[in-house]
Amino acid sequence: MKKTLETIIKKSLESLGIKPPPYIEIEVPREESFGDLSTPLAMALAKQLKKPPRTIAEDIVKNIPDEGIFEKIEVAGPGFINFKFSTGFLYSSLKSLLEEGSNFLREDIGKGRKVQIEFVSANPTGPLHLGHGRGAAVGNALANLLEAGGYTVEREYYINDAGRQVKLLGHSAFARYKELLGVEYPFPEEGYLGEYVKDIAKAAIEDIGDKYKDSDFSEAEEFFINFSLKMMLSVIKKDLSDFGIRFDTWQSEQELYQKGEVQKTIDYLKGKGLIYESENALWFKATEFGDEKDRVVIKSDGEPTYFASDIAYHMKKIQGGYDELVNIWGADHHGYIPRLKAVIDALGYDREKLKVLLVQMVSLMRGGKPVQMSKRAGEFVTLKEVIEEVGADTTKFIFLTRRQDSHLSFDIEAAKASSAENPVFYVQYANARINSIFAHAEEKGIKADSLQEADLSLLEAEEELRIIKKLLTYPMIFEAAVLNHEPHRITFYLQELAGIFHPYYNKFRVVTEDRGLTLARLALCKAIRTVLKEGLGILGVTAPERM
RNA sequence: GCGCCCAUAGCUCAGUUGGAUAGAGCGUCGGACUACGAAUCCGAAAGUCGGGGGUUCGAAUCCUCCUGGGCGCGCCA
Repeated sequence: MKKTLETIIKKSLESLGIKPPPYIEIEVPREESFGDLSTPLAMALAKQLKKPPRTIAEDIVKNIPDEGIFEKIEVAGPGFINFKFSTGFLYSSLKSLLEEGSNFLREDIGKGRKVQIEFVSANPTGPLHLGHGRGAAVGNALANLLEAGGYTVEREYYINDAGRQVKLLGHSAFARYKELLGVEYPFPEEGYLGEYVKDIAKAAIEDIGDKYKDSDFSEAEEFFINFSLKMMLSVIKKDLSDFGIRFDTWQSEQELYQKGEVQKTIDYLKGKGLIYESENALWFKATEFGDEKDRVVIKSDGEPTYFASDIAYHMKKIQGGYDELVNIWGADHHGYIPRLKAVIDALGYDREKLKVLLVQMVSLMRGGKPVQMSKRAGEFVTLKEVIEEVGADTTKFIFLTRRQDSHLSFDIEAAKASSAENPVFYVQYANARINSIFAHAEEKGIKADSLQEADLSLLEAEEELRIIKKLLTYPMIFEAAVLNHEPHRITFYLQELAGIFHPYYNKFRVVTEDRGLTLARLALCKAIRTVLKEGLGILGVTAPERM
């Protein structure tokens, strides 16, 4: 719908000798009386052409040939051009939608460009919590979205399996191990206090018995670190797969060290004179690339910082031949962006290649009251618990019903309610309802494959035309969602679509004695279902046949 | 102290890269099941878009200051 209009407007501009701007703004006007689509183009051109906007608008309208696409074209207000499509155009578009399915709804924006999306990447030192879940839902939906938009997408999880934190995890597990075996042993300072560490210790006993009962940590270190890591990773992978999230690649930080990539990258920057020594440490000249201060890569004790491996990691990413790199981070890491962008710059690449999407914090509520979480005491609500209590679909949907950069308050009680308080069900129910209409139609002897002969022009009711138009605006929403990397736009669209389908269902009967009308309405239902399924698929939310 | 993000109906949030008279859901109040699923529908009430100033044909949207909240500012990750 939008594309058709865009082409027509461009042609009109060209025939007027006006060079069409690269982006022609076309929107669905707020008021239905303003038409189906509208453009403020004439107002935007007014300054450049030094003519009143309404005159420009009139000229553009005059140059649009009558090909039966529009019922009405009007110049309104300060210079809007409002287009109302003919029913003929709507029916033939609906027919295309029915025939082409997803192909009609998607647009090849990416043209095969390669995008890597790195998300979740939680430290393997504990189970995923709700905040990770939000990142997972957003990253997954974005990946689906870009894939549908013609990009080649790789989903990556970066595992911070090197350094002090994993050592601390191993040490904590070792302490619990000793404790379970009845040996007195001091718990490491700032160690991990969660229950899951005891589970690791128990599993360790099952695996190796009391082999390290009387050992020092130094003797058992390698085993406990590796054992804990392995176990935490499998827990994380399980949680993610229960949440319906998959990854293509799992990049290990340790591996970057083992393969010498960290050293190589530091050497490379050294060669460029961007690393210097001071106070026995090695520093990266981040300030040369817009960061607030220079950053340490090798500490004075000779140990690399987390930043060091991150440099190597992003070097590797950027040399991986991607056209775009997306990192999805919790908003608490925002201070990290400038130094990473500085790295990209320093490595000689375009810093715009790296796009960091910040996902805001999630505050957990229960019945309107905040649930306190204390990471220090090892008490936090895990993603797993929430999924078990409210379900994966609902959890994902709620995460995708907000812009990612706005704070989210997640109320478990509200999420559990299987009522209209829960927008997922509203959308899923529309799909399930359509399925049962088809089941009913089949009982009456109307087969779905006879829909091709449906005469769509029988869809004359105002509500039906409104639904058709809504369906035809899906590609616009989709395009905007892809370009802005904002999956939540799909979520809102789906709620709106369900929001006009349900009233329609209540007011009109699809399956009646009138076979022609029945076929036409079934075809409309089928189109609605196609769009619902397409959208839910992008969100990573299921579309159950029955609920 | 410096930096980033946020502030829209009682609550949770949208607002289409600056567009027309600011929207939805929940909640509240009142209604609808002997025909395709009531996880639904119909109706009603509800706003100084945090505040001031600026940019322009036009601002919830951009700039600036202020207020309030979140987060970050380590040779931690």
